[in-house]
Amino acid sequence: MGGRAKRVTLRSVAQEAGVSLSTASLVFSGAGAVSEATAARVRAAATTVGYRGPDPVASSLRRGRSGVVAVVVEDRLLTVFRDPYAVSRLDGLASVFDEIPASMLLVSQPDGNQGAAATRLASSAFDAAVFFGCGPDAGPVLDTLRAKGVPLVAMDTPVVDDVVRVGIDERPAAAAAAAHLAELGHTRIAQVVLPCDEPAGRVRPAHDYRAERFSTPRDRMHGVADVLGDAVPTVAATASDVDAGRVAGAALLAVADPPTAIVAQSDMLALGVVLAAGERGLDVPRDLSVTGFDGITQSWWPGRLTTVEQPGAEKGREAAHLVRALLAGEAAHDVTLPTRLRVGDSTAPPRSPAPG
Amino acid sequence: MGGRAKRVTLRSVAQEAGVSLSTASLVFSGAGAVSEATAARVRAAATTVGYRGPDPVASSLRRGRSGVVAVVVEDRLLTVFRDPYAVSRLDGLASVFDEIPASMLLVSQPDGNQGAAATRLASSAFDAAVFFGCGPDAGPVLDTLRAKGVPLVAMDTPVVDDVVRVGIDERPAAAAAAAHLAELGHTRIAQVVLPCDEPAGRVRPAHDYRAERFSTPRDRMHGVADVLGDAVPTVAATASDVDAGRVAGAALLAVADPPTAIVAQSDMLALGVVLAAGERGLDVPRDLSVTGFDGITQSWWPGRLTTVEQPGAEKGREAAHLVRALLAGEAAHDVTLPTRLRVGDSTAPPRSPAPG
DNA sequence: CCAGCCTACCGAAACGATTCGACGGCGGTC
DNA sequence: GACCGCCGTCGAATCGTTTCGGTAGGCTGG
Repeated sequence: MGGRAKRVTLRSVAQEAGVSLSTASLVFSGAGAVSEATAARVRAAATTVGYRGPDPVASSLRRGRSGVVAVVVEDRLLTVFRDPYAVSRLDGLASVFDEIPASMLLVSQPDGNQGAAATRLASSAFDAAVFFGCGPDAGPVLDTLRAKGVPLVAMDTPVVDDVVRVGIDERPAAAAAAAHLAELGHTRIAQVVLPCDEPAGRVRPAHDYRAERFSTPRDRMHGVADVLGDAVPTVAATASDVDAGRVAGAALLAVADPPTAIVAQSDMLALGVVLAAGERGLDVPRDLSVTGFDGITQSWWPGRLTTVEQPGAEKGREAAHLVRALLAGEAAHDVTLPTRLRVGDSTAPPRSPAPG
Repeated sequence: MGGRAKRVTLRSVAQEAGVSLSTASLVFSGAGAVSEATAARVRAAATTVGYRGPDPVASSLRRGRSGVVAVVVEDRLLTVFRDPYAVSRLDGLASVFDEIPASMLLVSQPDGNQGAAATRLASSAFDAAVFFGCGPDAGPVLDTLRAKGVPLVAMDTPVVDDVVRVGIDERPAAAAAAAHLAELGHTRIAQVVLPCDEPAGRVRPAHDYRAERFSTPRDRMHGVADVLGDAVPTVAATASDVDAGRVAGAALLAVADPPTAIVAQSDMLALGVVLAAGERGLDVPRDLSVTGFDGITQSWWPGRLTTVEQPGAEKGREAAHLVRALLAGEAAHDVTLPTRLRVGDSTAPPRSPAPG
């Protein structure tokens, strides 16, 4: 301890064991024929001289593979992982990485600081990258990843040329939620959309929203517009969490002629809307119907949210499978996963204006 | 595209620019005197030949640093990140890593499979490691990390020789929560403890619990015992989330002479207990007082939990500072952060047995 | 006008492993 | 008994960069 001892290298082991460097290497890498006797001698020598195993860096340099896959998320971890849906995608990824096997380099972009993330990516070693995100201005990061020349997999992002992508059909999925409300008889419907490059908190008609670089909120808005028209009162959230949903819901419910139903673009937002309703003394679903998106399981709201289920963990696993295929040099094609409207306890027909 | 082109190396750039390899390197690493004219020529040559920048692997090999810090969590990501407190610690880490600068290699241990995690760690390149966890059987992982010979920082783990640690004084912190309930006049108090190597779901007196390898639940139980004795009815949770808390709370409330107060070892568990109370028609805090631990902010329970606040993000930041110090070759010492009992709306004096 | 210094650049030696081709010895086959 | 092939081992080249020590040349100061 103390003085930084020179690293014990494979050469010392070979010397100690009285074999050549290459033979010693064979013992550790497992590739190649080595007699059991020699192997044992080498292993013994390794413990004698205190060898810590092949240096991963040197090994990577020679093999041309680092065994690392970069996973790039679009915000700071605190924000990203507040939504259990994001966590489930990550968990799905991780579960397949274990098999590949690959390690996960987690890169976040706090404050949308893509520059810093891009710099770190440029100087990190990895064999492939997965990037998440409903569509941030991924420019710098994407450029860096492209420059690396490694296989790329995108998840829930805008379509990008020559990047394999896993996602869902956002538009019809969102339309299904809107259609469900319309069928129940609702006519005054509003919506809460995921964070995008639109000012949050203000209620404006949907057609005022561009959300150019944010395909997920945009496509889902289009889905809603397909059913309900593009004048739906809409508010953008600041994050995909309960609190942001509550704020957005409060804004929507504070207008003169409040909606009888609200479409939220994530379950976390929807749950926030449910809270906002409660704060105004409204009961869900009696006074207000709410739909979510994602299909997370949560335990504190006594009911089950009516929501558009999408398989989060499976999305992660699919993305990881794409990574594996690309690393193996196989062709990989976009994957579109199915979604399903799950009707729960948060939607009902609107209350009749007058009884009788 | 298609055929795997040979990597463009710094040598080609140097050749193209008509300078030596070493000069070209100087241009990219920034260290050393290069005239602006030459530098420009080299950069131009780089774009001409399509150089993608210095290979991080080769660079790491030569420099002896990879710029990566491994972060080892004790379970699968889905489980770990369900508790916002864990996420805040990770976020704290990440925020300082950005400054170091370092990238984060996230290593999970699904199903407590330390073997797989250890293997992956052994073959991954990193300069230091941080490991979390209330005290899993970290044996294999810890051995691997030790064998690597890199600086280690532990967070909320049992004390380990020669590993720098950041944590809190668990025992008095837990005692404070128990004392608060005692002062309010509660006598029938039960507790929910974090997952450990004890069978979950069964109610037994605290002195039946050993939790040998899990220091956090153990130390907190001791803290409670310091105030209330060691016969407190206790149940272990299966995870630190709302659902596990609800199950545990239900078990504690189902006994013949149910408690009037419950100490939970995390806020997520406490919130689950609140739900369990609601399901039995009990009001918190009128019929049941509940204390948590951590001090997370959540928005769906209308009140504020009485809890022991501990600074999660700061813990992460402190750990990262230790990493930075160790990487710089400086000495680093254990850090113990302060905690504070925050009295909220989930505790009150017990209801008088008979009114009047 | 010369000694000496600083700047800009270069050559070569690492960093620590993997892997390809070659080589000697051994057993099996005709 | 000669030949063929295989198994175990070795030498040497290589992965792509950084960095140390040295050298040429221009500039300054005496």
